[in-house]
Amino acid sequence: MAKKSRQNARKQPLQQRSRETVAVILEAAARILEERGLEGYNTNAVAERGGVSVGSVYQYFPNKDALTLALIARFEDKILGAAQTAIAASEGKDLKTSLKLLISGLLKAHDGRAQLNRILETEEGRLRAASSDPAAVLDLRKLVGSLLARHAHELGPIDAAAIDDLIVITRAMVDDALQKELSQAAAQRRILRAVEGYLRWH
Amino acid sequence: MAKKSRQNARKQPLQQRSRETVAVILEAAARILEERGLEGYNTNAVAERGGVSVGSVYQYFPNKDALTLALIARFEDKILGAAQTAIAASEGKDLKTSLKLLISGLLKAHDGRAQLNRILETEEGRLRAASSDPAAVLDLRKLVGSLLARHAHELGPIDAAAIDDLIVITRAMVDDALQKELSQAAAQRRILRAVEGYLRWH
Amino acid sequence: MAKKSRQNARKQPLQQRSRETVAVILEAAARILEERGLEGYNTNAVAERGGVSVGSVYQYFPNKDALTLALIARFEDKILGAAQTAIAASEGKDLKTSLKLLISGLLKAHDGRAQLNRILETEEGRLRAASSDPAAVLDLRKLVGSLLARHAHELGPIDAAAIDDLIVITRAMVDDALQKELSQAAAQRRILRAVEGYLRWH
Amino acid sequence: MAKKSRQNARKQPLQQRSRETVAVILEAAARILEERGLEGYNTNAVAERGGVSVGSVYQYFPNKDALTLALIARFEDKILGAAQTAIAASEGKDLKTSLKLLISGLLKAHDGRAQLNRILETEEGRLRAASSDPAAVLDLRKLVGSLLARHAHELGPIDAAAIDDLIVITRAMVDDALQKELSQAAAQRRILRAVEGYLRWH
DNA sequence: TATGAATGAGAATTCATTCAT
DNA sequence: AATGAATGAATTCTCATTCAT
Repeated sequence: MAKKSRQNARKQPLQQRSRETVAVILEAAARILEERGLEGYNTNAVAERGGVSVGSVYQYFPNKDALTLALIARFEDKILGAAQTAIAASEGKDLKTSLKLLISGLLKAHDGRAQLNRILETEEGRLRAASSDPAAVLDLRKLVGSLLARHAHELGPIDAAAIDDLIVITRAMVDDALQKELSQAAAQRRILRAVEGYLRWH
Repeated sequence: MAKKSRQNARKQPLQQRSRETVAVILEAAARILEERGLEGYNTNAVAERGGVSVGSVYQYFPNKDALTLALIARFEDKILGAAQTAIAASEGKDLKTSLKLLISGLLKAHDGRAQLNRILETEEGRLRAASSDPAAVLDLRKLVGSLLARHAHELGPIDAAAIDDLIVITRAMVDDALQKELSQAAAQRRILRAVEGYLRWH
Repeated sequence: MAKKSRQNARKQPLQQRSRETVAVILEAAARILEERGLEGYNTNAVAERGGVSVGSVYQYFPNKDALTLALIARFEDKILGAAQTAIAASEGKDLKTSLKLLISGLLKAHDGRAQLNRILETEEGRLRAASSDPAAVLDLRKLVGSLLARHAHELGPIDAAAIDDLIVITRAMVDDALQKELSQAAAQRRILRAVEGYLRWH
Repeated sequence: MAKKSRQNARKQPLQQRSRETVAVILEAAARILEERGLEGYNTNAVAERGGVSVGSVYQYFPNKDALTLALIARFEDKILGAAQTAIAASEGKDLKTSLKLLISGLLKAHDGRAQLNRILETEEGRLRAASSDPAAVLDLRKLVGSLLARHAHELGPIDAAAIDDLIVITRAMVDDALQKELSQAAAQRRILRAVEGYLRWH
């Protein structure tokens, strides 16, 4: 899974206890962000919610942004993992089936945390500017590329730009579907239509 | 710009001046948001940038959110206007041409303020929650619906959900294109492909 | 009096009220520093002591160091003023009398705020590093140089290094005298001995 | 100075290690203070720099001030040692030579740690207030007194106040010389002039 | 003894908003 | 209406110190 540069970690959690604390903090941060949005998201609230002291937050994250970045990394790992699993599972399947698997995997990976993920995507832009992290989009691109390559005979050549477009479209539609609380089935149908349409049209 | 005709000699100057102040404040807010992002966006900075006092900002906007909301409204008006113009101009044209006109209109309406629009779209979500404003998406839906209705014979029935999807897709791709600083032509081509694909694919 | 570069002032106090607030803040800062030393010196305490809000402190000083720097500037102006007065008054007097005047002027300028001045001198070192202010020592050097020049015939040539030494010696002895709460007379006698000794020895 | 004699064969190895740890901590504290000044000086940093845990620091020093005080004691011992050596070596020499020896000894004792010594002198004031330690100045006074007593015939009676003044002057000039990075020779010449001047002037 | 994770009071700073002028 | 000084709650972050292991 995407190795995240640890430039942002103040201290590697070496011991068992530390690792647990880090997990607790991350989960608390996620919940605060979900429940109160960006405005209600502050380190004191996170600490309190996690049942630890502010000091502990700063023991593992040099500042608030680093905490957010860690949340983003966790989220991206999850998305990437879902994509990877779906693509592995679609080995040998036809294009439509493969896309269905991928879309439903992504939907599930987002599910239950629609609000959170939206916020993280928003923050990503601002935070990537400062950090030098290459971003997980690169990996996602590669994964989608490899999936499509399997069907090159029926799709013709796929350029990098098209893959980017597909990612952008899917991301936006997944977010929208979750926000509108569409059923998995409905969401999948609509996203599939957009993706297939994009791919098969010319 | 246009000299306003002076009937109402008495009050006109005052109201005139008020309107100008509001415009100045809005533009200052827009610039601050563009240049410094959400974190650098605060009423004191807006006032200073606009060359007015904070007090004046609060004279016209009850609070910061109201100011942001006014900015959003201004932005939506612009988008809506562009859509309206494009749709009027595409009267009698074929579908592809009509879509091209619409897309290029939207791209132009966004251009030069990519960063700003991004932020406003993000803030919209948060602010709509509180406010009861029905949002301009409704109007955009209607406009797009009327455009597509003209081509119902070749497209078959278009449901509301599809229109929503098209709006979501276009919005996301326009933002992405501006962020990546794609040329108008390239952006248009890719968005058109997505939109036409969506519409024509079963 | 030494014009201080205003790079550090966040806002020029234009109105009467502002100027008063600035004065109040500076005096509060001075008192806190005197009473509680560097460790008890914090912006909240200063604000409270001055009967203003923390916000007001930051309205006029971009940060705590700037406040301290302003205090240092005020202190240096006082010292410089005392030196200037003493030197003007010693016009035409003999060397011993002139030195007495200068020393007693400096002692008086320090008096009542021994603790404060010591702290400010300490902080000066740290703060000068960051700021680019040329420091008032320069001016003090010039003043002392002009005093000594009047007596060049009996003293022989005075180099810049000697003036620096005299300043260092005097400063240290004044601080020491105040700390030990020596009488003005005793302090003056001892400092005079050191200064005259330095000057007349070889 | 005061070295506690410990014969207790049993515990020796342990005590040996303890003494080493204390030394390591003190040296780490010194380095932090030198490199980062008072603001960068904190127990966690000291522990890390010394390669021990914070817990260990608190094992040997009840609190931060005690650590600083130990550093001050170490510094004073060094100064006192240098003075002692110089005075012993000047046995039978003339006054000027004796003073030269003393001054150069003090300069050497300070050298390389100018910044550190400055800070320690500053902190001394604050910390003496709380602690009841009689301070090493007393010893220094005695040493200097014994040196001068040897030359009573040419100097006349020397009172305690004069000795204090000499110490104050020398201390200030040594600090200044190190800060300005004067050469040993230049520093010595200037300090000698001040000291001799003070002594020989009436 | 040693370790280092955890604590939390405390300090600096910001900024939406008010209100006397 | 406009001004801008003043407010102070809220937020980020630090660091001396403790204590379970």
